[in-house]
Amino acid sequence: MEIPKTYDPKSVEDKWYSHWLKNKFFSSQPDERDPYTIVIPPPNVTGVLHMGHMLNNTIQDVLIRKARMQGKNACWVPGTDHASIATEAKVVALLKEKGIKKTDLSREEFLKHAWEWKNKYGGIILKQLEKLGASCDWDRTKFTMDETLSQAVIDVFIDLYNKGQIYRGVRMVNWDPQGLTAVSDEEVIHKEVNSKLFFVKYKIEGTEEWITIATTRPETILGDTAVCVHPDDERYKHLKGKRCIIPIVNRSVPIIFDDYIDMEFGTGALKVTPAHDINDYNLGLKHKLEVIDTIAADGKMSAAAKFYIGEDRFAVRKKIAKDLEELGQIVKVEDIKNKVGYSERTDAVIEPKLSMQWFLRMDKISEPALQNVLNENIKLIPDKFLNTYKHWMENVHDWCISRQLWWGQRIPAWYAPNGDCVVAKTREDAVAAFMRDNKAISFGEGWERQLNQDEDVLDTWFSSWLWPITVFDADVIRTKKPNKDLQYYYPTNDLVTAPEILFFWVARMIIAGYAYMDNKPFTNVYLTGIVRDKQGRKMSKSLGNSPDPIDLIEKYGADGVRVGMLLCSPAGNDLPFDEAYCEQGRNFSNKIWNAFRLVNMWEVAAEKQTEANKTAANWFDARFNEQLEIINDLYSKYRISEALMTTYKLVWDDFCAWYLEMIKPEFVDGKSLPIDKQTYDTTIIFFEKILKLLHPFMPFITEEIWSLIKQRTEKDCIIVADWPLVQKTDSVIISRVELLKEVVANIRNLRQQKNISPKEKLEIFQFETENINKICDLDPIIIKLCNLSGYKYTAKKIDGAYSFLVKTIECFVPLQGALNIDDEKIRIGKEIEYNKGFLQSVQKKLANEKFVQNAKPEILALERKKEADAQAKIKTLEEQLSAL
RNA sequence: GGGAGCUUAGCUCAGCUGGUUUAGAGCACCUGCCUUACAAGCAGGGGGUCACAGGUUCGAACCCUGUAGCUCCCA
Repeated sequence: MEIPKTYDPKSVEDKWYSHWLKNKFFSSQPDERDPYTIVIPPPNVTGVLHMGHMLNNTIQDVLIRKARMQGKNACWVPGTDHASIATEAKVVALLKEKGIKKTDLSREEFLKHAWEWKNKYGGIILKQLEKLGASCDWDRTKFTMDETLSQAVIDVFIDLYNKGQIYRGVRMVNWDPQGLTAVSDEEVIHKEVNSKLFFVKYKIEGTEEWITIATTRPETILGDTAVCVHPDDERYKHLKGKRCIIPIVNRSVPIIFDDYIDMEFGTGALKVTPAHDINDYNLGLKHKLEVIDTIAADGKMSAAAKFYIGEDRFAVRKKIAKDLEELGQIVKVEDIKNKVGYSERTDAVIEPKLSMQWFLRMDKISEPALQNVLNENIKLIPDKFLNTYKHWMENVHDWCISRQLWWGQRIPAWYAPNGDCVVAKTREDAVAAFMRDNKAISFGEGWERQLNQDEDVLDTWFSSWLWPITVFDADVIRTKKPNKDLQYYYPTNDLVTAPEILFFWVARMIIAGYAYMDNKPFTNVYLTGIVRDKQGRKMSKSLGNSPDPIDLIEKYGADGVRVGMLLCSPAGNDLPFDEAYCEQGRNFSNKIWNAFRLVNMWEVAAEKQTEANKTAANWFDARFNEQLEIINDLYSKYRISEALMTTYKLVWDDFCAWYLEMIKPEFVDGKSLPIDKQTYDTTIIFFEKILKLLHPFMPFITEEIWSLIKQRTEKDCIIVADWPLVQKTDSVIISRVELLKEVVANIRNLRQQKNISPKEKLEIFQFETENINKICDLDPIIIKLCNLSGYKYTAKKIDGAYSFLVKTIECFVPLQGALNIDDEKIRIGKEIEYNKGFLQSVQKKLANEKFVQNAKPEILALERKKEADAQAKIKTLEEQLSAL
């Protein structure tokens, strides 16, 4: 069978993915083995795969595949979340294109459209994960709005309400005027922007005096109900008890005094708008100020503003500035930079707004979530995130959990005609609750039918915080009895996610875990970096700076892209993505492929194994085990990209460049000689072992070669093969081969320098000193790798030959043409210079009495050895120099 | 405004308890090779005042202080 010269991923990937599925290799059921569990951070149903998902899911797949090979019962649960705001916005936009307005639809009609949309497009992202090779247990796929999961969310709401941890109240919330909903503090992104600071003068009532305030938001002037200054501010002390006139609306408001004011900022006088600024709101509470809500839900001026009604807040900002200018009340305008909050989901400027919302008290419920991260029951990787986590948890605010949307779990609160409220799962339960409390007496005839359920839904994170629990058992909230799956898989092992959602999601899952399972939801949280473009910008659809991952897979193969992602992704560091990494991944695939082609074409003969091949095999065996131990250790520290690089070098350098070259049969008369069976069999075993180490990173190519390298049964697949165990080996061989490599490098270097063709045979002599340092069984390998006619030993130094030193080994290569004496003198001179410099630094240390007194004995011994070695080396080099 | 972190080769990063040659890797770069597995390759090579300034120490990329620049989090 002709095997193509370059590896072709396309012909391989789908074939093996379906083979794995068909053989149920991804599926997991509780059994007697140790579980190894990951729940996927559910991507948003509206999403298509982006580079962040690629990175995140590649890491999860690496971890799960390795655990599977290590004999764990590996279970990776996939699914999606319903993303209230994003999905609703998407559906609204889609309906708009069809000429349908959301406001013309009933809740039920709208939800029908939303579900249609979800059923049509919601699975795209999961299909894309298959292309990446993700070995999820697809039979367990969940959606946060699945009936059972939704029930659990409602159960949790009712439970927390009954425990007094959920309350309803009017608060200043972050209002998204585009999404038309409140969002939580965590969903507000503060960005620094260029703004104008307007200095506006207000007239002091009953005088000819003015007071000048500074504001970046003149449109809120219409809602001003006070002006505030610092009690110690000499400039304003005389204004105590005075009032001033708000321009345009001509309202008289008090001048109040509070040490909250920063005297340095602006004029030291602050306009107070309790309805539209959180700090002003608090001031308003303290000083019992009137609250005038001048901005409506859609960001336009409300009737209460009296002016500019129905016009957008930003248009009004310009307009009012102009009008104030005309009134002569603008003193000056300065450019400043300030921070403005934007909605995470819609990017609209957040409007602080007073509204009735549901909140979860966070103080008590979050305690175990802090403790168990601090005491490392749950580990954050890398641990630099601990500080941030701690800071957030110690300053946690109550969580606004209601959203003014339809897509999501509807809040199970019911209102009687008089506004009384009960929380209950169904209308019947609500009726019963009202009856029980004897509240219903005053309601009048037919009140049962007039009960209204709360119009709002719950924050999406209020459902995904239960994810590690409800994907296994959604009933446990109600039954309090974990089913078999939950008992077996919970707590899960690793969570792989982005630091951006450490608070949104990770912290809240931990809270829910302790609240409902009395146990952590996972043990390790691996926080990946953010994928950025070369200019350091976050990759995003709106910027259009993100490559389509599916195109990348087409171009470089899934294995190539996986390797590319991991090469540049140390934990917690952002990764400036560059396609060149994927290219490197693809090249690596090809390297492995060609190593296979080489081994595959060998003819095997029943002849005896040569000593050289035996030595080569011993060496690789030792080297493999040494590196395996390192790789295992790196995995245990979640240093995935380093584990990959170590594997990469083991395969490319040690296996391909050294081992295969050592044992490769020679070509004679245009034909490869056969290889002895012993060496061949050992090589196949080595190849299988390196394929195993590669499999978590490169599942497809390894499965393909695994199937080709040997006759296999249907179920004999690398995906379920055993991870190699570290074996004890003779490690002395490793350092001996390191010497060999240096000798080889010197000879190759000589060829390069002297322009000697690799085909021309050379002869090499090693100088025999009293403490002879023969390489002996390595000689034939050197002969082969360097195309020598012989590797001999000499008792006498050879004059006029090219010479080099490896540690204390001195070698001579007699050359046909005369050596260029001057060149050699320069070369050796440079080497002497370097070694003398080195010797000097060592001797400086040794001459220092304090060093000799204080340094540990082994370090002292080492320095002495360095000194002796360097002296010996210099001596040899000087002899060479004088011999020329 | 408060807090955390980062700064090592052109790029991305290692460098663990201060001592393992005068700081390493991968990629990129330069030179020579289409050598019967691989040009998506082989062989060789160049490249760093470890951000800066002080300090501690026999000894500092590593510990301390300060400065600058960058990033993130919180308000």
